Amino acid sequence: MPELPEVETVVRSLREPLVGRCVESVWYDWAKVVKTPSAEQFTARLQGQTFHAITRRAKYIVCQMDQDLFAVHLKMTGRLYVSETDHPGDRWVHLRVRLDNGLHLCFSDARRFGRVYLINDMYEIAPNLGPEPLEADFTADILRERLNGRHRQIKALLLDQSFVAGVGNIYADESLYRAQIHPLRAADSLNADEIIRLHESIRHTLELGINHEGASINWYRKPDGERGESQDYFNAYGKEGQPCTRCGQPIVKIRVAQRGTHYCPNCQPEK
DNA sequence: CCAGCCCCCTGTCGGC
DNA sequence: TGCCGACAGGGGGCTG
Repeated sequence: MPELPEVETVVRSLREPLVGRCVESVWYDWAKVVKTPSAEQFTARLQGQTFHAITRRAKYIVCQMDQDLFAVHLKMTGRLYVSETDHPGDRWVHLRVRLDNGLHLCFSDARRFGRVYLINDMYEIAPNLGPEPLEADFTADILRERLNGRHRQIKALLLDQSFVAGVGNIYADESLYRAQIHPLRAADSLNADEIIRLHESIRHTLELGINHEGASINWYRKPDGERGESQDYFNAYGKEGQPCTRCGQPIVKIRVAQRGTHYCPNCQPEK
């Protein structure tokens, strides 16, 4: 569900309601929602800490507290939002943090893949994250260096968070479509021009996603409950059988790295 | 290093 | 209408 643009949208909307607030208490109905430390320790330690900053690293939401980092990964169907009531009418809320102004930070997740963490450093839970694709230091040269010697399918590599952080299934397809690169191409077979195009495309599609406040295909909603609009601007993802916006040929769907993969066989040639 | 599978879970949708 | 398999935006782990 949420990829970099959706997580970034959540982070931006949570800053105003959370920064400066103190945790009064923590409620959960399913201990496994807390990945580390134990749910009991998590609750005890988080209580009394104040939110100082809300940031994003890869697809993690990272809250800087007094002593710890409070991190959240939404995985496929997770949602994180502030509610004015402790009964938001959401049957999938598994963790609630009561704030000192009476509001609640709710973590909701239908599929229960999402997790929360209380740590000192992101390295504890994600030691091998790749570069942030929207940072200035993610240059085309860096991308070329990282592709060098990698023989994996380029789509599988884009999904690998140790290669580049934050790209998921949707934006991988959209990036390869825009760069006109077939998803099954070997990563080390891209020529200099294709690498420059891919670099520009990754950044462009992610920034566009953020500007449209994320994509709401199914579960994702902005913290205010509204749908993002990024999905209205997709060219490949979910467009199977529909005419390519560039050439008119039907978009094809295949499976790559066990994920549905959409591309234009005419604009993204196999070789 | 890499492809392929399984698993963690639940909801939705299309086919029969 | 009802059942059933396939599939879903993520990621960790194992095998060969």
